[in-house]
Amino acid sequence: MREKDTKERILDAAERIFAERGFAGTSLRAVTSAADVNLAAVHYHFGSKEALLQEILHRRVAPINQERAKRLDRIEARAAEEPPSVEEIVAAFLEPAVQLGDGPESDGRAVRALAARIYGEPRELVEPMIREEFGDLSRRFVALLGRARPELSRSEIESRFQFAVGVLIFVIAERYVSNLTPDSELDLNDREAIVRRMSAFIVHGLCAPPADARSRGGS
Amino acid sequence: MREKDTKERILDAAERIFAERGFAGTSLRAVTSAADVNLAAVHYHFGSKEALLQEILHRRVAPINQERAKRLDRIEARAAEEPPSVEEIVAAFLEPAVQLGDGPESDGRAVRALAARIYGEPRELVEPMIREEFGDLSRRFVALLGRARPELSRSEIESRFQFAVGVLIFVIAERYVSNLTPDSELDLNDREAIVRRMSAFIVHGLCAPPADARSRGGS
DNA sequence: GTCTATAACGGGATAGAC
DNA sequence: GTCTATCCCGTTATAGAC
Repeated sequence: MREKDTKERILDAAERIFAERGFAGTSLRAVTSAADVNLAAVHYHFGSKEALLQEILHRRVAPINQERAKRLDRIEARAAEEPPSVEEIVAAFLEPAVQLGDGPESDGRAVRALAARIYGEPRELVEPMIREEFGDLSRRFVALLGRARPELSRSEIESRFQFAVGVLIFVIAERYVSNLTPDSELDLNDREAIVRRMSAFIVHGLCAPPADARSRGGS
Repeated sequence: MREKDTKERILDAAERIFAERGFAGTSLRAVTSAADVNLAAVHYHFGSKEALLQEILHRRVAPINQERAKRLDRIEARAAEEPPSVEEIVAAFLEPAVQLGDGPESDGRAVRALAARIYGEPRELVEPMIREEFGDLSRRFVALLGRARPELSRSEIESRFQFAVGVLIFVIAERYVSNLTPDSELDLNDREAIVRRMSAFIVHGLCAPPADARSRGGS
């Protein structure tokens, strides 16, 4: 097995340590010593700590968002004729996401923890990255959900989509609150089960009758 | 208006800065200079940065958990006769939470951001705090939800409760993903609306039919 | 209880040799 | 592309005067 090059070793180590300790809690020195490279290498290859984070995020998120986009293409194509199904939209949102970090060369758990942890970092650091990575897709999801549930205002659709994001992030982060059952039978190892459970919850949440006093048309 | 004492000024300033920058991203110097106290004062009054965080969290979370406990008392008392209502349980969970940080002497937005941010901090830092603050209550919520929805396994009830926590945390954090509508009409200023929306979503999610192949009795 | 001063250490970034 | 060495600044924590 050929040895990985410096840049990749930095990415792998940084991904893991950022996931464990957060952005501010991670020192480049910890990264470079774990990656067994020189401190200066990270500045040579990435320019700054912040740019390193951005590249780590993009490397892992891009593939799953491509898969989401492919599924949305298909759903949108059919949406011209019949309203799309909420189940299918939710599946397009969840299923690629739980595969985040899969692959032989990747510590899936670290990748997922990092992706979720991002949402806890300071706004000015991550808002541009999140917008960059997820902005277009989010708009497409909301548009499709609006077609699937025309009785909901645009604003309420957006809220519910954000709730779904909250569910997914929380699950991905494996930040279960206070381990209720010590040997909780459900961790992310059983992907299918967790997706089934999330999907049931989210689909039914999205299909709830409007919570607002009727203000149709939304926006 | 009498001036606040040193300890309280530290708590207020630290709360705000922890909320903005996270634990590792906050320096005690930033705190003490914002609070206009001496650096050494924080060690005198709290002992360490970590103990300061714990005290900040407890100061704000304790009142809302007392309110939750009171509501659970009432629901549990009636649960001997008839199964409790999911709506009521969810209300007991959500309504006190969105009041987090209310009160004249408190920057509600900062308090809520901090409470949510906690979940992104390193495990070893916050897991004891979360367990301490929320462990007992979580078990009571799950037990009541299990009585309200006996067709669900214990494990599935726990998952769904965690999903509800995810929704709440995400809303409280005001970390909406990629501001879909720039002038999103819904921020936390309209508490009643946000609770109505969360409640509709969560109640319907909790009431979804079992996602697992029937494995009754759970646990 | 509050201050100054300092210990003891770690941070990101960069210049310049190789 | 990779290294060493260093700049320059910030970190928590504590000792000890007042």
